[in-house]
Formats: sequence, C-alpha cells, structure tokens
Amino acid sequence: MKKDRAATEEKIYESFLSLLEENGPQAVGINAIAKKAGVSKELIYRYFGGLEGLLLQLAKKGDFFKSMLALHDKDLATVEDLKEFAMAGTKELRENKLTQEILRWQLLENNEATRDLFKYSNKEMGKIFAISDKNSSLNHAFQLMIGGYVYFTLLSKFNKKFITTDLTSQESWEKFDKAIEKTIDLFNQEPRRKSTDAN
Amino acid sequence: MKKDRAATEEKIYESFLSLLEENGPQAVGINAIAKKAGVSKELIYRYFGGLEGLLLQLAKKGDFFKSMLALHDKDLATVEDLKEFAMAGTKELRENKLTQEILRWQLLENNEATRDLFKYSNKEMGKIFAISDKNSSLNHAFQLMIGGYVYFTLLSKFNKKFITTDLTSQESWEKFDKAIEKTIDLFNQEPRRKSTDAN
DNA sequence: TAGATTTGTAACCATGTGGTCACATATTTT
DNA sequence: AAAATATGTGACCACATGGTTACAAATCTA
Repeated sequence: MKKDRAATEEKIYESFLSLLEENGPQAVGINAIAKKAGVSKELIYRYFGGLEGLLLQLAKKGDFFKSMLALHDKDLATVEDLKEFAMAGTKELRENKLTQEILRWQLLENNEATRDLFKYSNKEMGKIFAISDKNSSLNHAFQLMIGGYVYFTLLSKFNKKFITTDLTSQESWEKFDKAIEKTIDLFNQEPRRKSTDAN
Repeated sequence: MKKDRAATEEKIYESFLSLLEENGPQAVGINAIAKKAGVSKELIYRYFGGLEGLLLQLAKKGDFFKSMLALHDKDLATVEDLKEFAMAGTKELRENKLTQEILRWQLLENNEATRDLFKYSNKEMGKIFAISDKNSSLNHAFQLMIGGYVYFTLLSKFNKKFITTDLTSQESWEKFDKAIEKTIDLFNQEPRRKSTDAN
C-alpha cells in the first residue's frame, strides 16, 4: 500500500469542504468525512486534531469574500461606487456556497470549535459594512437588506419560494439587487436636512 | 399508578414546545421529548404518531402571528397604516420564540415531517407581505428588510453582535425599526414617475 | 541490512438515536 | 366479579456518533 501523508491530508480536507458545501453544517462529522475521504478517521485526529482543527484550517485558508478584496481598495467615495460594491457582495453571496454554509452555521451554534472560524469570516464580512458605516443614515437599512439577502440565499436551499417571490429564478435576485440599489439612491437623494440627525 | 391520557398528551406536547423554543430544532427528538415529559416514548408514537404528528399538531394549534390578525383586518390604505403593520410584525418576530425557531428550522431542512408545518407558518407570514404587494416598487425592498430582520433575530441567539451592531441592545432593534419606517417613507415620497415601472 | 519512525487500518468502546416489543397495571365494559 | 380495553413502562433492537486502542505495513534512518 502506498503512503503519502500530504495526499491524504488533502483528501480529508477536500472531503470536509465538499460535505459542508453540499450538505451543510449538520452533515459535517468525523465519521462522514473519513468515509468520504476513504480513510481511517484516526488520521483526522492525528493530522488535524479532529473537527476543530479542520475548522481552524478553514478559517485560515478559506476564501470567503476574495472577490471583494480588489474592490475594497477603491475609494468608494461616490454613490455609484457604493452600489457597485454592494452588487459585488450580493453576487459573492449568491455564488459562494462555502460562505453560505458558514453563515448558516452561525445560526445554529457557536462553541469552542466554531468560534475561530466565525471570528475570521465575520472579519471579512465586516469589510463590506465598513463602507456603509460612513453613511449613518443608510447604515441600518443597508444592514437589513444585506441580512435579508443572506436570509433568502440560505432559504433558497430548501424552499422554492418565499411568499410570492420565486427563489429559483434569476429574475427575483435581480429584483432584490435593484431594490438595494434603489434604496441606496433614495437615502442619498433625500433632501439634505439641517443636521446629522438622520433617524 | 394514576392514568390520564389527556394529561400525558399535554405533558408531551408542552415538552416538545419548550424544547423547540429553548434549544431549537436540533434538540427536538423523540428521546429528548419523552425524557423531558417524564414518560415512555412509546406514548409519543401511540398518541401523536411520532415527531411528525407533533409537528402536525403544532401546525394546527400554533399561534405564529396571532398579534397581527387584529391589524390585518384594517384597511392599510395609508403609509402610516403600513408602517404600523410593519412594526407589529417586527415586534412579533422579536418576541415569539416559537416563530423564530420555526423560521430557523426552514433554513435547515424541508422534508415529509416538516412540510405541513412550514406550509402553515408560511401562509401566516404571507399575510404580512400581501400588504406590500400592492406597492410593487417597495415590495422587494420590504421583503429584504423583513428578511434581514428575521436574519438578525435568529443570529442574535448565538451572536452578541453583527459587525458593529450590538444585537443585545434594545437600541439596535429600534434603529432597525426606524430604518424600515424610513425606507417605507422614502419609497412613498419619491417623485411620482410617469408609469408603474418602478424598477 | 537492521532498527526506528511514520503512515494507515480495523476493531473496539461508550453513548445516543429512532423505533418496536412484551409485559404489567389501571380503568371500563359486560 | 370477570373479561376486555386503555394506559404506561422498561427492555430491547439496529444503527450511528465521536473517540481510542492495538496492530500491520510502508518508509526513513543508521
């Protein structure tokens, strides 16, 4: 029998990732990972330190919002920049299954094992919202809309529709996008009031 | 030993409810319910038809948005009515743990057992959004914001904060409420355009 | 080549799960 | 009172879980 630690480590980690992406946090277990990797579970403990170690590695290696990084260097001074940035965020959210499942995971538990992973992914997510912080009037509305986008993204895995909205159609997601853009516009086009009090 | 079927049925159902409310969907299992009720699990199968039967009963008896029903009879013609209705919805969402956990459940699975429960709770939730359907321009923005509200409500169970927002403070939730009200205003105050095209 | 070390496996453990069973004991019915 | 039925229990089943152990086999080192 051939022996290659690097290769088996890779098999284990990839199996862990694909289980998480395809079947969600509940499907991620030592037995399931070992079975999928076709390897003894002992090795998961030996090479990674169990599930906790795998989560830690994911925290370090995971690419959660890498598509945002390029944009984040820009100034984001204008309303159009802000809209472009928001659209990049919703696109990332829609397409990155790994990010989706980690966000789902945060709704289920928060313990020793997951803490580091969540801390890191939240840090990445925070970069998006750092922008809207500058516009305190828009801030909470913006958070709600992105939060809603996350909610519907997660919901769409098991539900075809939300009330009257078809969550399987491209058109619906475009409408959500448009709603975000329009809200950004409305908050910026409103008649300037006398003070910074924008509640 | 005393025997009282009605009383034990009550004990079982109440144990099921409190487990769901306090510990979430993952904690709801035949063994856990029987243990909490202090009763043999056989009786759960005999009297309810297992977990599936309990979910069915919850679907029929559960009061998910009962606080909304009174308001729903009103006309909701004015913007103020719509805002009042939205605020009643967010309040209900914040306070009804049972509703929260069912919404959380919908993000985890959707099978034979849960289908009826979700169908019913969604029907109730649909009543809220029937109102915003009339204003197609606002519709998706409104859905996003309520969805975001749901998201943050569920998130707050295991996370103290989201980015910079403290999810444990009353003040944050008031700001979210205000953001919704303001968005409703902005969408209604915008200069009327020539057609119904409001994308 | 011989010995030490790394890599890998399969069996095993305690525990928990949903589900079924035979049985005992109340309660009703005849 | 006797028989039938409703109610309740605890043991049991097969299976899955996370975690550990003892051992085999490949690879590295001397």
